[in-house]
Amino acid sequence: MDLFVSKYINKIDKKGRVSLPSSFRNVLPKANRNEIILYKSIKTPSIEGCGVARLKEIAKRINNLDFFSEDYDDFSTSIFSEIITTTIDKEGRFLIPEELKLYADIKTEAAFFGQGHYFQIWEPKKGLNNTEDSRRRLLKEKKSLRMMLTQQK
Amino acid sequence: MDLFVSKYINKIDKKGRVSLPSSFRNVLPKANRNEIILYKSIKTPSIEGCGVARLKEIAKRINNLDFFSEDYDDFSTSIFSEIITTTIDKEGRFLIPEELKLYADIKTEAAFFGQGHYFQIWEPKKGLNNTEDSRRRLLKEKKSLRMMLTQQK
DNA sequence: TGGGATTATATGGGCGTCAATGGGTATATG
DNA sequence: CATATACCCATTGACGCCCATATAATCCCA
Repeated sequence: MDLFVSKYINKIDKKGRVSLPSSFRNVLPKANRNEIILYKSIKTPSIEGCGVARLKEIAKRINNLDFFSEDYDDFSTSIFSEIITTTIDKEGRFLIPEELKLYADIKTEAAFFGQGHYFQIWEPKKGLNNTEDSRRRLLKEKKSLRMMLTQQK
Repeated sequence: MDLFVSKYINKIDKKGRVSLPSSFRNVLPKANRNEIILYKSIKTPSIEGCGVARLKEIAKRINNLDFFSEDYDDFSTSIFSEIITTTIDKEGRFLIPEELKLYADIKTEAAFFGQGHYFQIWEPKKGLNNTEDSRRRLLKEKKSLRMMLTQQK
């Protein structure tokens, strides 16, 4: 499977290391399986992460925004200047930069949420609450989650 | 037959393994016959499952949403982080994740219900009751529908 | 067509491997 | 030299892979 799916809660040890879930590691391209990209989520107090390839996709999407809009600057500043690359050790662990940990209020545990082509890292309780809220919003708006899941092409 | 049909009740062994019914296994594409995706049913206390091919469909559909919209985030959170992939061993068995077992109140036995393009996994008694209820609702509807159609003033 | 043989399915259990985690030590970098 | 981080090794528990058995289904041939 070449998508980030499911959720995992892993511990952060004394040295600040945390395991990237095995299934997430397998999504990373074999060439660059020892590094990931991290940045602050724009909309939520969480960290987003992905492999290098995803970065180009984001760049493209931002590029499609109106160049003179305020959004353009805001997005490109918020994203590109904040991106941090991190290396993954042989056991599959990495260090979450202090700044990002503060931003997401992460201390002793990190919750990893698959988001398809990328993933999010949350303080566990906040992450679970966020999932709840998302689902509630979708159901309330009667957006057809079911269709999304079961619809035939 | 490339549809999930009929119902089966299988045992969960000490290790938590349960056989995916043979006829269900045959519905899975030969390429990815060793893994399925599972997620909580939206409307019922049951688990829904299908092959991984569908997941890629979903990913594509979500990716077509406006990248910066709230829906994009809600869908990708509600779907990707809630989906669990699980591998099927050579004997055709798989593990039902603890969280899903709790959600569906499944302990020692799992009832599989074909639903066409996907299937449901129930705690046996609840599953059978659900079938009853469905049938009753359907008959009631039919009856009132017929009345409506044939009733003469 | 009957009966034995072969195959498939559901189920049980042993054991090696891997993932997550912990910690010691070398190395780097300011 | 002090702190941070990469590398190495160890531990534990979960899971995958393999082999075994029972029962059912199918087949095949006399």
